[in-house]
Amino acid sequence: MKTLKKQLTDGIQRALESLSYPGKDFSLAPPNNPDFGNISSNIALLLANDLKTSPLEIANAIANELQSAVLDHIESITVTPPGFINFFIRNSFFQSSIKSIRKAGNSYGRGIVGRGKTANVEFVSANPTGPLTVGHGRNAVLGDSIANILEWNSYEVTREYYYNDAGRQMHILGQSVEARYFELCGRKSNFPEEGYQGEYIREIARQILDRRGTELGSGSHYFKDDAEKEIFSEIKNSLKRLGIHFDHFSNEKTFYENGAIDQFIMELKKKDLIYEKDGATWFRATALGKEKDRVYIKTSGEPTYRVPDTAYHRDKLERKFDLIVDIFGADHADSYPDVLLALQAMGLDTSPIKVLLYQFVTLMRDGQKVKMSTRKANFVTLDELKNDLGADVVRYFFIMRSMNTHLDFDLDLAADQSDKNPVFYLQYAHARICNIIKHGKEKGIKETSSFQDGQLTHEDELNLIRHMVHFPELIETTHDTLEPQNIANYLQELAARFHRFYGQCRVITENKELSKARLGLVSAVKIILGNGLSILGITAPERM
RNA sequence: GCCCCGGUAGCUCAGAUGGAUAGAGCAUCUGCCUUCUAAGCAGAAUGUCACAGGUUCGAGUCCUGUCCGGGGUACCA
Repeated sequence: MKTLKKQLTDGIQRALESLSYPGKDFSLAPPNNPDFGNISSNIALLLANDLKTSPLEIANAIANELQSAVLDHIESITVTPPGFINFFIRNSFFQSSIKSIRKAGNSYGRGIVGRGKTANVEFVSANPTGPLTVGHGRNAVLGDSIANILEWNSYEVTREYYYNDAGRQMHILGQSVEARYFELCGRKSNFPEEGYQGEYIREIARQILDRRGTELGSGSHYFKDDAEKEIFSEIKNSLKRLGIHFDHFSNEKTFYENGAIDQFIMELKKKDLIYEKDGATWFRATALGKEKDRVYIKTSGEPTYRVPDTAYHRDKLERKFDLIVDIFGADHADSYPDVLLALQAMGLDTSPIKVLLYQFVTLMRDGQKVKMSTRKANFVTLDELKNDLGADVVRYFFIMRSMNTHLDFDLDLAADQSDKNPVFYLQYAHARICNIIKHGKEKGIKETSSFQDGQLTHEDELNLIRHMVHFPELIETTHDTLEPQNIANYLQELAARFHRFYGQCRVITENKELSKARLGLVSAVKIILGNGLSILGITAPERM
């Protein structure tokens, strides 16, 4: 399809030249209405103004030029008001694509824009203060799918998790565990005002008690360190259950220890972008066009999160990735620009960094919004969600809609309606195909690469193929948008066309040749479904 | 006040770079399983695409303003 489009683009450009029309950036897209062919172009409409001629006239002139050119796979060219040029593609083009899809197999659709390039996708990045919640789930699934999309475009991808292990949150975590430990020991305890109240804190304290006895003193580093270790290992398990793994972990402590933070603050100081006021250290963002200066080091002596984050992003830039993707919740919307600003002030090129913000997930339970807070232990964990709904459903729910919109996750509904979940619609198509292939085998009709693709002439067959051939372009566009729901939408449409075909056309029949051709067709659909689902991280079952 | 995201069918949401009659699922109604999986298919019904201007041959899509909802605007991350 891509080469065909390229051919048409070139053809139109040549026509423009020979007619001495000016060049224009025109579109070449499939129209909704089949009466307008398989691809149509708006070129004439775009030229009308410049040429002061009616678009229909221009369209006819271009179409005339094209008629005399040699264009492969084009059956006919028409012009329709207000001035579209429509191309009708021969069935043979679509029919023959089946064999190329089958030949490419599980690499059908792979793009090459990222060939030889590296990408870093940072996601989840939850601090190890408690179990992952639903909000982290959206982040995790988005990030993993986006990493997959980049891999499908030939990038070498590093999946990275960054966490703060030196800040206030971790300090409070340690204090919370300590208090619970003292309680268990029957010693006097003092639970911090903003401590983490979850039951998991008690369990960690109990483990520490078992492992290290009752004699730990106040302020022992074990409270924080053991808790961090334990919680982190739980986080990794939760992610694993959703099929998510990481290649690299970074933490803020590193940047304190290796001097990176002192280093960059020094650099900014030299540029007069750091100053002291009210006992705090400030970043002079206003000098760089921002509205407010930002605190870098609090009066307490602790740096704000911006500081290690900036060092961390500098580190990522210095690792020379061609593309750096950050997946952040909407609450970061106001903070990452400061990080970028500081990096630019240091003379770094931040253009490889692409920040993706997703809106919050609102959980609905019993028709009520569930307010969540890790600290108050009032949350639904990702594990609970996964256990109730299964990994496939959880993943699909998080990517089926745009990250720009709030996600209302109705827990009761999701559980009740799990039969009717759209993810099953896709998986069912895949399972159906597997069953057809199996059935064919039993009837002695094997799936083979030699079949007469010209047998595939039914309207529902062609309609299915017409959608199939767009898959490679989809992978490419999704590389630009980085919106996994584009893939989910595409697959829904593919499954719909398959199910319709299934209702209209019987695959295994007495007609051997037709059966073989249709087996070829459905196996190609299976390939695309499988490839698409794997990008979304969802299984493609053989049976349901 | 300022910044970000959203406002599309009764509900939840899709609408690839502006394109030719605005889509799906759920919910409602009508058909279809002695035939490869009915977790499916076919059909019916449902809309001032928040509102008002503007740009354009053409706007759900781009620009401006207004209204509504969510989030941010910390010496919390």
